Amino acid sequence: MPRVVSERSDAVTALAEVFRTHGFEGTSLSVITAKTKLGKGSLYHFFPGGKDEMAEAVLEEIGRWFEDRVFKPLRDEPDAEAAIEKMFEEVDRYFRSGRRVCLVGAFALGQECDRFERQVRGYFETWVMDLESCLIRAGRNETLARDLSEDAVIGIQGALVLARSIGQSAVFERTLLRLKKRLLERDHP
Amino acid sequence: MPRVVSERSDAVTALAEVFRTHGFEGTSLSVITAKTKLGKGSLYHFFPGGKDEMAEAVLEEIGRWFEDRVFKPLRDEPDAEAAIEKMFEEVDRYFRSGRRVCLVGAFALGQECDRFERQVRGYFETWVMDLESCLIRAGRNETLARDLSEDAVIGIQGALVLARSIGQSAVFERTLLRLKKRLLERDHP
DNA sequence: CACAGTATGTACTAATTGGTACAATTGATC
DNA sequence: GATCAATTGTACCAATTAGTACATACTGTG
Repeated sequence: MPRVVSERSDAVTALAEVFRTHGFEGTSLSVITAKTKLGKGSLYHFFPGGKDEMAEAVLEEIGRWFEDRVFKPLRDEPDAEAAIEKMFEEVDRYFRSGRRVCLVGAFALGQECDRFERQVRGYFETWVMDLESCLIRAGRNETLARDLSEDAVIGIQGALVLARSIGQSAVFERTLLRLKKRLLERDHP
Repeated sequence: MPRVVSERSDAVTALAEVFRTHGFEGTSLSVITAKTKLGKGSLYHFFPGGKDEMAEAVLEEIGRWFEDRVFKPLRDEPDAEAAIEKMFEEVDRYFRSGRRVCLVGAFALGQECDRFERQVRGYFETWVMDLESCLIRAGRNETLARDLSEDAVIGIQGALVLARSIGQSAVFERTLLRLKKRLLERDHP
């Protein structure tokens, strides 16, 4: 009876979208099978650990994506300011101008924060640290760099909350611009 | 067999804490009865509409709390800067220095955003608007006031996300200070 | 084409879900 | 102390939950 043969990685991508729109607790297996077109057979074959393992796989994929497109450039790109510009571009595209939610942020606000503590903490800690190192590379003094990087990550997460609430992607775009300006402003202590 | 007679308002307070720690979807009736010490009888007597009505009541209570302690002072307090100081004090206390989550913010990131759209949108819109009017009253020009108020509410919400993730209330406190300074800075365009 | 292992749908649990019905108990008021 | 509405525990319901078992079908390798 099996019709199409899928791959685990496709499943992870689909699962990410499901978790993002329904939340962890709101994502029942029936929702998953409906949205991913995968039967229980495939699901438990790919993820014997059930929902927990699915969420872990999703978080891992998200972590890899940000590592490749955002964190690593922040650390390695010789032109520090270009890396920051790139970060904002990638963030804007990834979150679809605020119409898409940050799953890690959503997990952070729920009890998932405990269950997936390692991944959630890792995501935000490396983001702040890598941005900080980039700012130092761009010539900022250390304490200011720490403050600015924390402020930027906080701003992005907060903007996602507010953009969803007020329902305008304008809020998100406006905030990204404001944050970018603050990070790249060279003529200020 | 009923032992103690409770009031609806007590139930709402208990429910708020349950929703905050378990999320809307994660809050099952069994969790509610366990944490609130209220049987199904009382629960459905107070909230015939079930979980939805409970959440609405909680959101209403939160809205009232912020209206009284934060929004109204922002609008009415003659000393605009004092109102802003008070806002940060109340916010810090309410969110227990970042150890407590903003239920409205958490709802905003989930599908509850659609179900309770009115309340979620109302909470954030009035917060931003009232803070904006307060800043104008404090002498800021209109466009800057709009930007600053949006930035502050975003910063608070983002700080809650990050504080939970990294697990330090220090992040929250530091952010509140930074935001307050930004709002009260008089010597800048 | 045969074979192996990987996928997959179906049927089945046992437990939990939100919700209803109702009789019993409470506490304030007369 | 009788009365009555407000409150509450218990028993119950149908639906859904996560998860298991397994026989069957697909697919790449030889």
